[in-house]
Amino acid sequence: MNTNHHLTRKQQEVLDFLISNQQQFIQAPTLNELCLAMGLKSRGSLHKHIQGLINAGFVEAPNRKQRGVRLTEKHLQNKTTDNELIYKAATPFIGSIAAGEPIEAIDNTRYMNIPNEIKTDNPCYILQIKGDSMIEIGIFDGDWVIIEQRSHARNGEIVVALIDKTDATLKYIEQYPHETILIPANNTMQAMHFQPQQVEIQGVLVGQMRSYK
Amino acid sequence: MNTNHHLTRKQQEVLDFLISNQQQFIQAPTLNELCLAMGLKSRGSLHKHIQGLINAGFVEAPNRKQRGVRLTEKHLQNKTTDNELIYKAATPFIGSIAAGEPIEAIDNTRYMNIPNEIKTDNPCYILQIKGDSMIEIGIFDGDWVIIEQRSHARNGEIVVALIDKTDATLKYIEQYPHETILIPANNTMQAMHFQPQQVEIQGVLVGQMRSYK
DNA sequence: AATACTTGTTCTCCTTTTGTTCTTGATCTA
DNA sequence: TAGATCAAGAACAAAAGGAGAACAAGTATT
Repeated sequence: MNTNHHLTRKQQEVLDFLISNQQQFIQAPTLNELCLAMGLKSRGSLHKHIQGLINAGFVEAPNRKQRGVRLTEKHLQNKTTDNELIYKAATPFIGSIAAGEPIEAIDNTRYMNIPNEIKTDNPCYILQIKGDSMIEIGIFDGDWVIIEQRSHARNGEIVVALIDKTDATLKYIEQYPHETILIPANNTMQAMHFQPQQVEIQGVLVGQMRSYK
Repeated sequence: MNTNHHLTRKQQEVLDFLISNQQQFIQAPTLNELCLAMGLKSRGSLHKHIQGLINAGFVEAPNRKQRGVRLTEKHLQNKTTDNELIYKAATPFIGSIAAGEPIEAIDNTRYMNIPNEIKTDNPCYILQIKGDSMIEIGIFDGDWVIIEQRSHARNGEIVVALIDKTDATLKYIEQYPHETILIPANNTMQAMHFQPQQVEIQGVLVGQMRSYK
């Protein structure tokens, strides 16, 4: 076991992912599960990186016996720098949402690793925004939003609302006994009024991301 | 390894850059990344300087492997910094930035795990925004921005600019032979004109995040 | 017990990235 | 002038990484 062995970038990334997500996995993840969570398509490719971590002593060698990728004690050394907990929870990227259209689900679900700062401890998912209906609060076309999965919300919260079981949209919500109002953050658009039973809450906005690449 | 080996001016400059910026590099930088961060265009040229540092014993010899430029322990002789070798797969959160104020460094650096979608493959760091100078492109007070570490930018890019070595700000940049203009995205604010040598580029905007918690 | 599926493992083929070397030309210096 | 330093870019071999096929041992299902 070469102590001066340096991990490649991908090996380091896999190791970090394992360390940060060990709480997420009830059992040690299989190669397939890891592929899915990390966005890889080939089990064989991932295996090469795991093999590198085994050689470096960070991962137990399964030897065809036990299933799943298990960290050894050594990974604690790797943690030298960050005494804080880095919880890199993989959050599913569901699809895109536009005013007046149902959520287009992404065919094969991807996962993103987002920081705790822009999510909650409850289950969250990610949508990509199409349209400008929330432009005044800084949510632009193409932005990603992080949604906490919930079926109820308080007045004034920003929610993903499913209207008549067909159209999904991101809006401010106001709920009264006899009507539910969905309010855009764009003064060129109108608030929409519905019967309470027409509107189903699918989650509440907790975070937002944008790429300038 | 010749200890009396004297470094050329450029070699010393590269070494200083590596030492003072090692915390910015999550993983040991490749030659290309170093070129980008230092404003060089030729990997081959940089390689010669790195070779000099390898001969002088300041940098590990990669020996054809692709493992990036790593400092040896010897560089500690060169400078006495409170050093801890920080290599981690997270993006450092440096501090906050406001129009007209220097970057307030966070005392104990935190790290965030951000998705690849809102960063680049080059070294990045995170700042928190104070103020409304970029409000029209959806960057609000309190938002986090992801900055790719670079010292050069193209006209029209959004950069972290250090003015007169004291004030840091996030603005559009326009560079001309005799002046550098920093332009806010807020029509209640004015563009600022400087001598080129007054303005030092510290990075380029590549991503943004916001919490609604 | 027989069958189908999963999982770790190995393999080949492919693309991109990276370290390295060389050549050319510019700039600075003794 | 000659020598050193440096930038830029072309070219190349090796490394890194990814996709997918194939296989054997283990597990699940019938």
